[in-house]
Amino acid sequence: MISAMAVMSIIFLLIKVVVISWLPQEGDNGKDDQEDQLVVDHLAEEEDSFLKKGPWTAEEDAILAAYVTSNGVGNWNIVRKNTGLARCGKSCRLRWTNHLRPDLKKGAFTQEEQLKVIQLHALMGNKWARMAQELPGRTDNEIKNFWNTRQKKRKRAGLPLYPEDIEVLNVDNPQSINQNDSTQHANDSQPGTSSHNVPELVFNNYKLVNGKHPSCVPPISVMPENSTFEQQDNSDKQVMHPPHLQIMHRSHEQLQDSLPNDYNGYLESIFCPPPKIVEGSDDCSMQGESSLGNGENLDPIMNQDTLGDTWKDFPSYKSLYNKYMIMEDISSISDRVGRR
DNA sequence: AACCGACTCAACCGCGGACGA
DNA sequence: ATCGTCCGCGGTTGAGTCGGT
Repeated sequence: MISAMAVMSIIFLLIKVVVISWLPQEGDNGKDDQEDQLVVDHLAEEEDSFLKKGPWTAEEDAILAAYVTSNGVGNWNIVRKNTGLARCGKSCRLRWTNHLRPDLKKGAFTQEEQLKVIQLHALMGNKWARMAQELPGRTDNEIKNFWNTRQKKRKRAGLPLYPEDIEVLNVDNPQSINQNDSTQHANDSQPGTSSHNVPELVFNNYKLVNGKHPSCVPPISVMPENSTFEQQDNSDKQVMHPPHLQIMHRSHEQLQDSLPNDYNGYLESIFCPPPKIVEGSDDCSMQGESSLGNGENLDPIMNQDTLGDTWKDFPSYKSLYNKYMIMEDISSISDRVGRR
């Protein structure tokens, strides 16, 4: 296979040399510029037809990987010339970045990754390459495929693209995010500025616990009247706390600067979400993790939707939970994006 | 077993931005 | 300022696979 390709390369080069030598030299008044251009175009076509398309073979992979490993990335057209690969530079770059890079993760997206993609899409729209920067080991292509598949599924199921109440995220444009049509994204109209339109709140203390599903949301009873969550139906404010309410005390010194004073109240206590909570436990993170499984390949939104009866007596908690789980991670992401 | 539709994923294509001549 | 080249991005396509009938 390799030798065949090498032979083809040599044949092509010979043809090229012959044709170039046939080209009129400077000062040759026998041919005009138009004819010259036709020959050049013909050469380009010849070259294109010589280039291989379609799936990469293991041999091609080996050649490309060896070359990039020793010479580094970049100059993809040079790669083709130096290796004899019958692939255009673009194809080489794509193959390397999407499949041969040593730092690539393989396999299905984890639950955390899926959640992150959803959050990032809510934040920045179809900016797959930017999203890939936030998901180490994942390529823009993978993320794009994941999202398109998810979008199709949810459309068919009649579900919104984003979790309910996600519009709270976009303070400047609160009604624009949760569209079923992904092309109508909140931030698509203002590319480049999207990352700065997300909430200013920074919930650094409430990042995913051990990279797992966020497990805590503030109890309504301590929600400040004028908080972001004020959009809640007022009737919800009188609901009873779930029996598994957990009171936890956490250091929130880092939050003091980024939150309004009236948030201090609810920062004092947070509780774990309803699903499968072991009553009396004081380890919130373990509960969140156990309730959703570890490493299960589930759509986090579908999964939440199917938590079912555990939420039914506490609708406002579910709503808050959805808001909170989106907010806490996006805030950290937007923080980083904003610094770029 | 055969067929068919849904799904996944790798790869291609076209476009636009960056950059140097 | 213009042009050509290279590179990266996002959209799209098509082959292969899977699951249901």
